[in-house]
Amino acid sequence: MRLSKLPLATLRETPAEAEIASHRLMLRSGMVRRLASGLFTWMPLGWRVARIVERVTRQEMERIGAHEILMPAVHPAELWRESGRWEDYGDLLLKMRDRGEREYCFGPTHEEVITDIARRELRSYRQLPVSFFQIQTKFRDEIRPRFGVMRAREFIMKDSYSFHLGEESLSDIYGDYRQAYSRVFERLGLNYRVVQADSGEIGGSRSQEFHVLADSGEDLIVWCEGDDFAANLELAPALPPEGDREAPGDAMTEAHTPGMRTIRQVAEHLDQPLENCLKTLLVKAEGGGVVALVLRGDHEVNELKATGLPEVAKPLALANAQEVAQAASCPPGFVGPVNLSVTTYVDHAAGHRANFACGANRRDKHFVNVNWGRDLPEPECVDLRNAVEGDRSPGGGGSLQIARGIEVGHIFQLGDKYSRSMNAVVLDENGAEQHMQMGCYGLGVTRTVAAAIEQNHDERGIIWPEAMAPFSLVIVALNIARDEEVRATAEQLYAELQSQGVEVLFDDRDASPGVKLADADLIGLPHRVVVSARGLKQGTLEYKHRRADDAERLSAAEAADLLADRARR
RNA sequence: CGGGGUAUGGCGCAGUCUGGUAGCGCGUCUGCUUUGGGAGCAGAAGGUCAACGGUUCAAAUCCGUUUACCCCGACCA
Repeated sequence: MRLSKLPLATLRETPAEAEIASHRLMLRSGMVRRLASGLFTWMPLGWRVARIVERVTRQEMERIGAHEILMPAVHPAELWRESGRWEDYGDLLLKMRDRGEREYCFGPTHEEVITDIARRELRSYRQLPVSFFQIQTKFRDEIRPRFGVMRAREFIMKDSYSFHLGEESLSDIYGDYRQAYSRVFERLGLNYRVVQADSGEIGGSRSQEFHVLADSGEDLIVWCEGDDFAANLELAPALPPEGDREAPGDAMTEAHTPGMRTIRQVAEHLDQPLENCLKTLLVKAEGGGVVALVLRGDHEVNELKATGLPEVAKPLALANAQEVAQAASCPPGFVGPVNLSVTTYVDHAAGHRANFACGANRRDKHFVNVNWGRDLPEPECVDLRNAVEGDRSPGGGGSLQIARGIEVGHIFQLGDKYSRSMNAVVLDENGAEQHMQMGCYGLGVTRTVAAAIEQNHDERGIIWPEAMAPFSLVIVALNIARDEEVRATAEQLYAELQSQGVEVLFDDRDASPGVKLADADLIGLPHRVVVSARGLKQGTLEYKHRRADDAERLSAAEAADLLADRARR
């Protein structure tokens, strides 16, 4: 591709709307343009990358025997009413009417449509297992689209659905998908992790997420190098501390802590380490009242774990000031487990503390030197907190690491949730009707493009992994308009590399060297070769990998073959 | 949906408080010069100042209404 023929507008300045690196760089390098909130046009350069992700994904789907189909983007309301999700899916579902006032939605996902296909087409267990996939535009009316294409309302997703007689078959195919997804991200050259995940609203028994590691990721993921444990933070168990609790020391006394409402203020004021100050959160209970959750001051409550406890209301909500006053007869900030007459759950780590500080259930007062079993009853300990870096791994292989990740794939064992609500059955070998087991598997194509940039960039621009780059090599011809030798050499190199199967971007624009070099860094192709009068005098071209600090000189005569070897993919 | 902010040429911004001929940088076009890290000079095109309504001799500027977009939060296969 000749850059002079590509209507590419790179921006020197970043549009004001862009916050994170991938969004900024995608706008600056001309990969995408925004149409409206959460809606983007994919320009030639960006679309080439999206197509690469599609291609790799399609190949891996075909390798595990999934069949590609294309379902409608617009779905009739009846189907969604049948599954119950016309209401349950909420405002994320974009609803519309046609001229006949019939109701439709723009598909945010396709369980309903595929289950309808399956119940019509599949009659016998002999046709199972079978799996279908499509690569298609989805629309979810997100409350707050952000981060460019990372959380757009309209986006491209590869979604797959599998159908089975029996859970064993589902489990087998689920394993195939897990491998196929791993291969996709492996081939794309991304640093990723597969983690246990919450199956959430969609239901089902088992699910895993694929995360591309990046500091800007919205999710926290936890894993251990020494074993195969890996999970989304919301699911990661926090094990009880090892060893015996310290022995009680001095008697419990009351301390004056005027106006200290945060645990940090209290710890500082009492000159205690944060982990020795226990915080007591009062949260709303199912059907009124409150429940107390006690954690170490340096630990965070885990919503999924907390709402899993009996009595605790879902979603997790802190009690208001009035409810706090009623339960503990003090303002928020001074609540403690001593003589507290509501149901109290204590996190394992908090239950392991001795001689700790906590709220005294009186305004401006905290207790110090408090001990379980002495000043208050032995606690009922449960796992309540988010795991933290360095915790023991549940897999037993060492300590946990934590990193931020961007969710680019999610695979589920759905079971019979949809086949039951929509009555999708086949006849088994005894001629009896059975609800099919289902799996569903999503991979965010456009989000993967953004995640790749998020993981691979520097202050100058994008650094594409070899496999994802829109072109693998750029020829930067300096002063091409004035120097015949440069033009001839560059043209010849361009032709040779193309004939050797390299995807080449040829910067043949009549622009200044600074502009061309800056654009090359911004666009971020892995291989760059500079053709200049200066080099040609010595019979050399200059080669540089986007990740390398320094350039190397290649003999002009041998350059084409050498570069073709490096850049062919 | 709650809170905060913004809207002026393709992009980034000033001008608004204190009403009086709409400006700067980048980009674009033409010409000449220049050419290894976003060149120089000369010239040019391009804006109903988000929309609607009001006040005024006069509104980008003051008042009102609306819309769009962004940020934080809640939300989120």
